[in-house]
Amino acid sequence: MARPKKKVEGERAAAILDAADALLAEVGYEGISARAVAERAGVNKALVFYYYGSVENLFERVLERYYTAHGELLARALEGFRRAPDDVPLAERLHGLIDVYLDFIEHNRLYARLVQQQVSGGGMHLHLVERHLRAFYDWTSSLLAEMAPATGRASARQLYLTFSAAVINYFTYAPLLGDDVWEGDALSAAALAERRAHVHWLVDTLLAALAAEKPDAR
Amino acid sequence: MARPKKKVEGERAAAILDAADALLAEVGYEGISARAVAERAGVNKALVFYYYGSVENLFERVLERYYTAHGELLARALEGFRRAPDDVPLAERLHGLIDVYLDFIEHNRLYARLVQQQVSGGGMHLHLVERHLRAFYDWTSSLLAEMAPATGRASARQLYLTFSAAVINYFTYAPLLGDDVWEGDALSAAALAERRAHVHWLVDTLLAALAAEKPDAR
DNA sequence: GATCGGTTTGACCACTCGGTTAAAGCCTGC
DNA sequence: GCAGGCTTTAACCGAGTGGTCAAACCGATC
Repeated sequence: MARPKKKVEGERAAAILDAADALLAEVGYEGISARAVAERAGVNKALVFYYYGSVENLFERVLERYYTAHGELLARALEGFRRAPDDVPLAERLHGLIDVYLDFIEHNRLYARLVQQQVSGGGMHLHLVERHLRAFYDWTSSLLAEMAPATGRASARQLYLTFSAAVINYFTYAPLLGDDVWEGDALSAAALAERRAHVHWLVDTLLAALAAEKPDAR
Repeated sequence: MARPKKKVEGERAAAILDAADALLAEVGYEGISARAVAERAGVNKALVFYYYGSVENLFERVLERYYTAHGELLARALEGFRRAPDDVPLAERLHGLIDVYLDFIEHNRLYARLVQQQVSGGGMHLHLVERHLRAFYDWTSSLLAEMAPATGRASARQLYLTFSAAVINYFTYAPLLGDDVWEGDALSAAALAERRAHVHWLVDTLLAALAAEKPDAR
């Protein structure tokens, strides 16, 4: 159990992971070559393969780090509801989940691009994406199922897609509309606050509509 | 003006463009190499450069073909409203635009992936994407401006993003949720019909909410 | 001091990439 | 037939890729 074996355990490995993350953010999926990552991390190229086996695997580790972080935040939020005095209303729970989602993306700006890239790029790491997307879906739709039917125009599955699209698509599309549309940066604090308010308004409006048409159930 | 110069004018050029399109659909942006395109088109690799100058330019032509097709459909729809008896209600016009959008994506399944790829991939053709996205935004938001304020939680710009996200994101995310969620393929006729109904319901619901809170304007 | 195992290194490999080029093919007008 | 101009071809290029490997390094144990 010799702990202070060398410098710090896995220092180089972590540097490589961080370099890959940073490069991904700057140059995108294309620009993440073993050489570029190694140079960025100040490390020999062979170390990338020594620690991660392949560039693909390295990339997958970066992805997974984001996914597990996101998943843990959501799980913690759900756990909070469960421990609460047992009657947190559905709307409040949904708002909570959405705030967690928005907070996470705002603090990890790369995340939205990374996920969208994988989903739309026909990337080879789709199994990872599928697994996490499915988990998020299960959590959210189990909430929505309390009010929404399983199928039809206002079903839980449709609502889930619309809500998550409303959150994540903003970060990839809004910046492209141009600064004049947002009177400045689409990712400025003011613009982000407006989007957050919009999504919450969206949830409230749709839930109200659901409640109104619930009696006739369709 | 010698027309029947050789076989068919631009036959090879068209074959290359189509091959690039097909490869893009199957393998994604990564898999579109000059060699692969040429082989797919049954053509010498040098011809790719003879006709298109560079692989980048070839890719841009594919993108542009989709964008102009989409743009023309939208423009035609808008033109139709303008010629109509002068009082097509806003909701109906919005539903019309959305149907055009959905029809186009359903008949050009690659389109959604292609656009999302460019937007999120930090691709080098962002200027193309920006130009068209901006045009679509201007058209849609000019309609929405009749009912929605320019800023705030229910502003035209926010609604535009939410509507377009609801349309386009379905095609990239829904298939990942798994066949059991959709009782079959998420892109089957039945599933697509449910999504279409959902989006129209979404529009109606939000417009109704807008109308209800219009008096106090915020 | 010798040894041993995990770590680090630079040199090297086969391969693919986008792109070029000079020559050949081929069709048309004379 | 021949001249001239698009079109098509095979061969080639330099650069960059992911990945390997044997040797060197280096800290800990005996």
